[in-house]
Parts: sequence; C-alpha cells; structure tokens
Amino acid sequence: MSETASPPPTPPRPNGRAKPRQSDIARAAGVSQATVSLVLRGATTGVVLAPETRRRVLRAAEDLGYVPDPVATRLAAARNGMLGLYTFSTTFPTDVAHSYYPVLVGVEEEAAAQGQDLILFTGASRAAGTTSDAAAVRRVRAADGCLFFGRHVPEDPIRRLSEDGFPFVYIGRREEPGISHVGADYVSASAEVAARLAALGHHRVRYLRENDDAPASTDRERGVVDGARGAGLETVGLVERTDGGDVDARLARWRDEGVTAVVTEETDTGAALSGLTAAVARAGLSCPGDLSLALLGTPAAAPAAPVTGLAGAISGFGVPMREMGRAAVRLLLDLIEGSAAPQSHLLACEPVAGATLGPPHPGR
Amino acid sequence: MSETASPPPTPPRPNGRAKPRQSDIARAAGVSQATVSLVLRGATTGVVLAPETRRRVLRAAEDLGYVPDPVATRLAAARNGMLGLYTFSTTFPTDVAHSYYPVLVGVEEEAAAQGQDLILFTGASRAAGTTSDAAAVRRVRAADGCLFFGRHVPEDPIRRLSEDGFPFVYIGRREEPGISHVGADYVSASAEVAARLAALGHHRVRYLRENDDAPASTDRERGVVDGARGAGLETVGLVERTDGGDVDARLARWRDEGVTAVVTEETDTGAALSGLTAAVARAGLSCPGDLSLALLGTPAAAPAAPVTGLAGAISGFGVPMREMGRAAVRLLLDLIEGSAAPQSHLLACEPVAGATLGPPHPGR
DNA sequence: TCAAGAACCTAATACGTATTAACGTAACTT
DNA sequence: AAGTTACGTTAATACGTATTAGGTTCTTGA
Repeated sequence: MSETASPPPTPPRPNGRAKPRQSDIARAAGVSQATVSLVLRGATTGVVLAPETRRRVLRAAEDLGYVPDPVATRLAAARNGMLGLYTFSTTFPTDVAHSYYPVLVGVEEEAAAQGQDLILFTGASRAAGTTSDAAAVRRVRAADGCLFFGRHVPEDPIRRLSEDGFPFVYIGRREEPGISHVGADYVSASAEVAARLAALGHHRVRYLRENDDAPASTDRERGVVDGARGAGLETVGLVERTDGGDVDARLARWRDEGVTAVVTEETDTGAALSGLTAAVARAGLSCPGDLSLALLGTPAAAPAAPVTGLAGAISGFGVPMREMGRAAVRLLLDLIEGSAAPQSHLLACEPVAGATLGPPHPGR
Repeated sequence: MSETASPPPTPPRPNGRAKPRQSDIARAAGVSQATVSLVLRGATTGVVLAPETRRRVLRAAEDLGYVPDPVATRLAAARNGMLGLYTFSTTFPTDVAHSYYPVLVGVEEEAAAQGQDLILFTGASRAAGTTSDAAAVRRVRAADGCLFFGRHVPEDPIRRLSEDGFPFVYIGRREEPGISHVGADYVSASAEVAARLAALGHHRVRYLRENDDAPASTDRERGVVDGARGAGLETVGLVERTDGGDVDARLARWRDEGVTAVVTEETDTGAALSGLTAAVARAGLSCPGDLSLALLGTPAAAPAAPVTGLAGAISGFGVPMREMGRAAVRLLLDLIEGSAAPQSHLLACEPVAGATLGPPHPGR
C-alpha cells in the first residue's frame, strides 16, 4: 500500500540554497539588505524610500519568491504573527476532546479573523526527554503570546513567564492576581440555578461537586451556596464531594433524607455527571418525575456513554466556550500590542431550560 | 465584567533584562558562551567537557533560571520541533469542523507522541492584507515541515515549496507526481460496496456524486464503476452528479426507472448526503424497506440536521481519518529527517454494515 | 558658488544559540 | 628533553531580519 514517487526536478536557485533571503533580493535589485528590509516591512519611522527603489525591490522579491523567515523575524525582536495555545490535560487530549473542542473552535476562529496563526502546544509533548513542566512551558516563547487552557495548571513555570513580561491569558478563571484570564461567571449562573430550584418549590437539595479544588469548581460551589441561602433553600449538608465511593448508596441516602433535587457539575472528565445519571438509571428513577436534576456546565457534545433515561437536555446552564476562546484571543492581542494592562473578563453563562426540572416529589 | 489586576512584582534579574541568556550563565560560571551551549545541549560530536565545568555551568544555569529561547534555537539549528498543519477550507473552518475533526485529533495525537508541536495555519488567515494564496502558504516555512489538508488546494504555491525541498505531506490523495500524501483507498472500498449491492440482488443502481473533481470523488466514482462492472451491475446511467437541481424530482425519476439502490458520498460539505436523505424523508420512503442506501465515507459526527427516517447507521464504508492523521505525521517526520523519499500511503477503509441495505424492492 | 538642508540609502549591530576549527595546556611516550 | 597525543575550552561565525546612526548625493536658497 506504498508507492515511491520520483523526486521533483529541482530548478537552480540564485543562492544555491533553498530559500531566497533578503540579501539575495538585495543583490538582484542592486541595493543593500537593510533597504530590502525597509521596503518589505513598509515604511517605518521617517525613512522614505524612492518609489523607483521600492519597485525594483518588490519586483525582485516577487521574482525570487521571497518568503520572510518568521523565526528570524521574531528573533530580530518583532512579532511573528503566531499565538500559542497550551493545553494542560490530565488525561490524553483525545479523551477530553469533545468537551474542550468548542473553545478550540473559538480560538481558531478569532485567530484567523485577526490574521494570526496558532501554535498548538500539548502538555504531554516532549515526553521523551527528562522534561519538567518548566521545560515544557518554555516552548511557548516561540509565539508572540500564549493562551493557557485546562483545569489544572503548573503555576511556577507560568509565574516565571509573567515575571519576564511574556503576554499570556488563561482560559478559565484563575485565582492568581496580576495575570489575565477569560472565564465564565459560574458564581452567578450557579446561584441562578439554585434560585430556580427554590422557585419550583424545592427545599432540600444536594450539590455534588468534583473532589478537587479547581477554581471552576470552587466558584460553582460558592454560587450554589450563596444562591441557596438567598433563595431560602436548606444549606446544611448541601454540598457533597465525589469520593469514588458507591454512588448508588449515596443516591439512596439522599432519597431517605428527603432530597428532591440534585445539582452536579460538568468538568473535563464528566465523572460526576455520568456517575450520577447511571445511578439514577439503575435506581429506576426518572427526571423530573422522581427527582429534579440540574447540571452546572455544558455536557460534552457527543458523550461516549449517552445519558440514558433522560428525555431531553439536562437543565442548568451552558458555558459559552466558543465565545471564551474568541475573547481570550482578543485580550491576548491587546496585551501583545501593549494597549492593555493585565485584566480579567468574566462571560455570562446561558441558562438551559432543559427537561429535568420540576416540582418536588419526595421519595419513599 | 472586567477587573484590572495589579502587576506582579518583578524580581531583579542579573542582567537588567528579563531573561537570562547563555552569556549570563557564562559570566557567572567563568566560562564562554560556547561552553555553556555545549554543556546544556548535551555532548555533541566528540567534544568532552570536564565534569567540574559541567557542574559549574549547570549550577549557574539553575541559579539564574535559564530558559533557552526556542526562536534562537530554531534560527541557529535547522529544526525547531514544530510541524505545520495547513487547512484549506472552502467555507469557514468551523462549518466543516466536525467532519475534519478526527483528522486533527490523529495529527495532534501523533505529534504529541513524537514530541512535536503543531502550528495551525488557516487558509483564511492574513485576510487583512492583499495576500494571495502564495503569500498565505509561505508562512508554513516557520515549521520544520507541513501537512496540507482539504479537498481543494492551491497547487502553484505548493509546487514551489516542493521545488525548494520543503518537506510536506498531503492528507488525502493527490494526483501530482513526486509529492507525498496519505490517503484512503476509496477505489477498493467503493468497489466493495458495489459488490455488496450486487450480492443482495440489486441490478439497477445510481451513484450520486458531488459535482467537483477532487481526487476523493474521482476515486470513488472509479471504484463504484469498476466494482459495478465486475459484479454485473448495470453501468449505463450509473453515475450522476449533484447539480443543485430538484433532488425530489431526481428521486422520483429513479423510482420510475426501477432503481432499487442509491449510493452517495460524504465530503466536507455533506451536501449530497443531506440533500438525498431529506428527499427520501419527504417522499415518505424508508431504507432499506423501499430503497437501499449506501454511503461512501464517514458522515460527520454530529450533523447539524440529523438524518431522520433512518433506523441505524448508514451502510457503506468509513474513512480512517484519525489513522490518516497519524500516518501523515509519521511520514512527514521521516521526510524531515531525510530518512525517506517522497512517497504515498493508501490506508484501507473500514466497511460499515449499517442498516440501510437490503434486497431490492422495485418501486411503483 | 557655497552652505544648508533634504532626500535616500547603507554600514553596523543586535537578537540568542549552535557549531567548528583552532588554541593552549598537561600528560604521556621514547 | 623534545615530540606527540589527548584533552578542555574558546574565538569566530552562521542563522535571517530589524533598526539606528550616519554617509552620500541632490536640491535649494542666498
């Protein structure tokens, strides 16, 4: 299934080497390399070129098929029109592909719209060497600036970037002061969900969150608790964490306790949600018939194990991932151009009506 | 929804500048910059450093928090550990995201596995300037090599790359000799589908193909025709092209003509398939009850307009997109390392049994 | 006609690292 | 003791572009 093709003919190049350089153009046009640079770069400060010279240089550049070397451009302290996107993933990228994909789409869209190329750095890269996080993060300096993306991020190497004045933006909320991020307003959106439950008449509710302390989870918890308090829901025992234990037992206990609604969150792994829905299905319960269910966050587009026993979409809110990607690119460009100080943006989440919320139906 | 954060404290750097360089280390360790490079790079050809010197240099590098500059590295050495991925898309990238996505996943997987980073070039980029295709394609030289991806590609600029000896690989079959590509064996797979129809007892069949001449479409047509001839199907009037006309009328005509099975192809737009299935649904036909249906290619993962009226998957074959991405990366790396001549790989497609094929049921 | 500008261009250098030829120096041989 | 080797390090240079401080020629005004 493999066929070797004859190599293409290689026409002689003026230089003997593959790529024509500015100095080749200079020779052809009878000017200096500096002049070529000035012509091709567009007039800089005050320097004026004779129209005739410009023409000659441009002509020669065209003839030779000149291609500016982005690396050299970058080394010579200018921009190279490339933005980095560094993805930290605990698991292999493909596993979380679906839940992160919309962000990538947004980033790509906006980057293309702004005429920037994108360098994809993968956290797992360079696995061959004895590389630390630090070494991995270093590579991003090849770009004009970088976006960081993922729930968990190695902080030290990135602090170093910050100290060096390298422009970067987190996608997702961060706690560290002085660094830029574009996040979603999980607090408000989560509070709104709690309020929705209260409005339906629920009183005893459980919020099942992931057992880690990523800002996204912390924010949601805060929103749920604040919202519950504000709406008059019971807050004692409201929050529980996934602990790898028996979800079925947990669900049964909740029913015994008179819980009428459960809220959980969607993260990159989707563990909390999938575990919960599976348990609900095993218990033979329906939503919202027996139990109301709300989800904080957008579920993956095409889950490997589709949620069974649920009629429509899960109620809660959606994360504006695509718009976050776009906003992050815009902010990063502002930082690179120096036209903005480090700053943070929180985007509003969109409520999802869904089909899993209803009035309370106490179990047993 | 925006908050300005205080800038982080900037600790004094030995150099007065932001990033320590090899020459800073050299000064601190009392050696030359060249020695620093040799130490940090690992022993090159025959050059041996005194263990004591190594220690001093490494120590100094550690103390100063040295970070090699990838850009300078790339300029000095030939490689920079980055592969380009250039996507040509007729429409906006996002529109075809789903159907191309598996390839991107494969590329990213393999690139990460090989310790390479990825530069995403988008054809629409640099829209601001008066840039030609040529100028757009030039940018890929920032990488060590490049993958090209898309049904239609500007040939001239790429020929130039080829002449310059720049390593690149097409994903998808190409006609041009002497350039490398990784494609799918549409001919064999399409012929197999035709044979399957014949085995079920069909005789009068139609193949509806896209109205363009991308190699992928050409190959499929050849496969269908060859396979039909080999299996004894009627070949007169077998092939038709989409022409933007009335699909319903076309379908009705087929029924009148006694056609019992229809084959179509999936491309980046998905136009042929979606038009056809919509017409089938409007005509109140079921597959395979009234009409057998086969598809050449993998349908997009999550079609915007889900196929209605079809019980299960559409029969035909699937394109190994992810594996094509992986294979293309491997081939590109071989080319870059000079360990391989330009060559082509055709990957086998996987038959999809599906639920839309059955014995012939003449209409009317 | 001379000096002062203006207009155009170039020489020189920086950017940070990799590589190679060459240079001392110390150890070893005879 | 002189010559040879081996060893450890460095000077020099390349990579390709950007930038700035001049240097030449050309106008222009008096």
